[in-house]
Amino acid sequence: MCEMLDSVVASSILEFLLRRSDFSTSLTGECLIALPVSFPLSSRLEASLLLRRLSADLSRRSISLSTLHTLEHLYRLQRFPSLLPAFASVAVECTVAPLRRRPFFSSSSNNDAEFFDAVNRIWNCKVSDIEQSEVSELVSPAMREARKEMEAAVVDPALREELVRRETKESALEAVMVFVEEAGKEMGPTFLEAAAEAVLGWEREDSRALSNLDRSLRALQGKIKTLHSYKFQPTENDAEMHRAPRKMNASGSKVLSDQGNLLDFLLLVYTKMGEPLTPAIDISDGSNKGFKLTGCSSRGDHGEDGMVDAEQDFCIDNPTTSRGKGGDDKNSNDEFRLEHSSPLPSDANATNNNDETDFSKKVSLSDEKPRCNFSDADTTTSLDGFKTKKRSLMDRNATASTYEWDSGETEFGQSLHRGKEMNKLRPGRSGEGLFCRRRRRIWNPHEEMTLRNAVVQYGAGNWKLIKASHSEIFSKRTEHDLKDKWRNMTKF
DNA sequence: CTAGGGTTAACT
DNA sequence: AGTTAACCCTAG
Repeated sequence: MCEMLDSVVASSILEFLLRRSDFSTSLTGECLIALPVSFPLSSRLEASLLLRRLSADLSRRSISLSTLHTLEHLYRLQRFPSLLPAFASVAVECTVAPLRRRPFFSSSSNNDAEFFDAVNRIWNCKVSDIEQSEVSELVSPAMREARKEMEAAVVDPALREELVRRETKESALEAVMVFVEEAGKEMGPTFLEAAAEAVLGWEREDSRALSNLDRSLRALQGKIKTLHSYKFQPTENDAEMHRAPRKMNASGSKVLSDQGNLLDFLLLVYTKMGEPLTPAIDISDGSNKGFKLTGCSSRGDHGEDGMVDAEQDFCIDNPTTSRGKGGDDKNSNDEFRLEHSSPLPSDANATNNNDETDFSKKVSLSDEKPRCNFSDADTTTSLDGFKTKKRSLMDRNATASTYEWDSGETEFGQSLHRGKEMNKLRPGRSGEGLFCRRRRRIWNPHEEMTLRNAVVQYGAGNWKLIKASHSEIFSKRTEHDLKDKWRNMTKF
């Protein structure tokens, strides 16, 4: 009972977070992992996830096949009438986009080939599949019109030229934006908002009431970070650690239960609503609008596809580990504990350059072999002193890049290789430091999982974007590292 | 900025 | 000695 209630409460919170664009996507993703949401997700929560993904596409001004896919899944979950124009618009843009590309050494015939391929995949295969599925109405009259035009463009270069000039991307962005707004309305208020109105008589316009709710939720988000620290504590059993637990442990529950305001409020809601919600909330149709709350379960139906999709976005699958044993792994665990051991990690900028130093003070890394050729005492020697050592014939050439330093210990000297600018760009090196190879850091499961999800969300190749959108988690990784890691993860 | 090839260290 | 993950360099 209590567990079920936890799950319902967690779902309500998540739904609220997802529907509020002012809560960060990454943190909301963390919440999904940390909160005891039971799977399969409710269709409502799943729809909120997909809507959030569309919002992310909009904010990046990105229209891609993933957008189209998201729209289709959403429609399978809920028959939003306002989705149809967006679907058609996005399908057109996905088809026309290859024509606009002007790659370095690509002729227009390459673009044409990609266009033909897109027409085949989207308008031939995809649309046919949809027509034969239970969501055949997704192929609207507008879609049929567009299909004719796309097929005509395959044999008509002039029409292709015209399509390139048409602002299909703008239209698609606009259509998706309209849909996201409409969908928000069609889905009605989130459970928390509705419950607030119903139980406490809060008006949504009552800014004080809502800002209280906001404050509680923001505090909760902070606590969620702490929750993560509990979750990813290394355990004696390595396999145990790699299995991201879906249920929070006792400490986690305590953290949540400390969120008195919000949880008291939610409990009050559930206590008062042992039976279906009062008519003040439209609960008549749980699959579409409002909520159906019987007992403690507000879970609705779910589409299987959609669930898979939602998991891709905020995957909590078992992370695979590239290297599960040996000294390196221990090292990685220790580092991981550092990253999550402080109650509320400060922001990435504040911790980037110094936490490793702090770490070596706080946590004994006894089996970490020092790879720097100088002792600790050497690291405090003057520039001149350093240079003398560097020139030893026994030392390797600086350009061979064989020195590896623990960052934070190289506060001296100048780069013999590339200058400090380059080092500044590299996490885990000090800005003023000598050029040196960074200390080898084994990827921890959390990083791997984040990368996997980010690639699903943003696509492989958008390393800068991925790094930027998970700047805290990847604070010690360069875009390069992300690319290399992905290459390793996808080998064979 | 990214892809892809090269280098190095840490393993088996 | 061989293999591999992590790191580095550089062309486009």
